[in-house]
Amino acid sequence: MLHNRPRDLQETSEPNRVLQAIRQIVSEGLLPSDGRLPTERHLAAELEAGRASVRRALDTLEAEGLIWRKQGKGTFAGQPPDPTEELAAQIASDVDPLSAMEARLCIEPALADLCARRATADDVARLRKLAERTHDAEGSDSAELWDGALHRAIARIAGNRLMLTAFTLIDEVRMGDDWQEKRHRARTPETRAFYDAQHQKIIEAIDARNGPAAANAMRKHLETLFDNLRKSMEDRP
Amino acid sequence: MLHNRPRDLQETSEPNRVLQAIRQIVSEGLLPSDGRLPTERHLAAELEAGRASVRRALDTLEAEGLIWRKQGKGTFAGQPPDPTEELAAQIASDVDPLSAMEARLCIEPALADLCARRATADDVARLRKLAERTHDAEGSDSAELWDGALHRAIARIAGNRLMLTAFTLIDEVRMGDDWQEKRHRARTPETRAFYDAQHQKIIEAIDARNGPAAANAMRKHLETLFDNLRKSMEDRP
DNA sequence: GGATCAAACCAATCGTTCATTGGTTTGATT
DNA sequence: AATCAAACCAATGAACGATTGGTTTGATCC
Repeated sequence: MLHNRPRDLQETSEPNRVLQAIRQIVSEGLLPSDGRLPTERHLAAELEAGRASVRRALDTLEAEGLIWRKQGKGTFAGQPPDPTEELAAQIASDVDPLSAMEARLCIEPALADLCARRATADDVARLRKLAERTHDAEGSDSAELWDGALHRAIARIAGNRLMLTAFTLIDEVRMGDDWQEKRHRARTPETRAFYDAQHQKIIEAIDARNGPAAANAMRKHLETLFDNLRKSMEDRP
Repeated sequence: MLHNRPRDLQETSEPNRVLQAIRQIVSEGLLPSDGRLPTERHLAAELEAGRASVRRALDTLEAEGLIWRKQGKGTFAGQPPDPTEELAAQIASDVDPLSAMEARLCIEPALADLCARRATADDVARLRKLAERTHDAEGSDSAELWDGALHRAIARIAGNRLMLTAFTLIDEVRMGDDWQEKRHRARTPETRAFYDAQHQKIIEAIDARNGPAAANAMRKHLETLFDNLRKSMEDRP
């Protein structure tokens, strides 16, 4: 119990002690993959504090934007999920890979165009870093993730909320279903080198603030992806 | 049972008899407020037919777009609901008219392209009718509505669920906010004649199955809208 | 008196279970 | 060949209980 603890350990107030403890849990990577924190009751028992104290500490962390809470669900690290994801999950079931690719082919060149017109020097530097990570990635899985991050960054830099939502929609559908494995097969060492070169061209066009060129480079890149996906589906449908 | 029915009442085949009966149920207002039809098993018993016959009739009605079905849920009159509206309402607040217009300029030409590649003769006929209605509309309000219907029809004919969702998102945002009045001002008798001519060009390109031309015509049309909107905002911001 | 805690209750959510419903196959009947 | 009846599959929804954050109350300890 708190009251039995020696005086010299009680310099800092009770809420601060709990707050720092939880802050440490959040900042360190001690959480499950979904970012879920222990329940308030569990934290209280663990930290030998009352639930009210734990809640006050969580209030602070929530105000700082480090966690978010939802009644009946739990407490999670990071920011609350975007409502776009729910919509994506709902329509993901009746969208096939080819039509998702078709939609990308419509939207992403336009995003690259906008991106070229609005990117700052910092933005371009960030894109270069992401392309580098995609290039250096060890496994095919890892390359896939960095590639996704690159495309997402371009969409974000484009700076149009509606277009970003549309992109997120497609991206969520693309990530969360059963044809991951097909794309996986479509990514061989040769294609990866090809993709890297195409990424370079896209970023160069963006760096030159040449919107149409960026759109074209993106379109070619996606067409390559499209072709490879189709081939791998024909091989083993 | 069917087999006990007198010969002279059996002129029409069994599936047609069931189809007409169900069609009547749907077209009359005999359904609950949610548009739910009786279950297939119930209909089969009611119409003294087998479930397979009922299903064939429902297949026809579904192909005609009069009903939609969902496994585990039921059969309903009309078109399947679109969950996009909620998301649109959520993000509508932080989207300004110009960026919505920008998003249209990215997406709708692509939709026109797809539409040109997939439209049937019936589709084109429907588009012509809508353009005519837009032309003949009396008030500026009415013209606005028919114009929206035309653009929506093109998006639907394009036949890509994700792109349709993206379009619906923009459309909902466009409809449901405070700058309706600005667009209203931007629609004068002169501009209306201009818009009609542009609609014609779009539909002609679609009818000729010329995707790029349709995309171009749509892009020009939207740029005109864009310019007029900008002007009317400069006049009275 | 202020701070803390324990307990109890409310409300939202999730997992489970079970009935319902469309989707599909099979074999019998006419 | 067409139709039907039956059985099964898969997805959905309603109902229930357990869990979790949100809130209140009264006791306890400085």
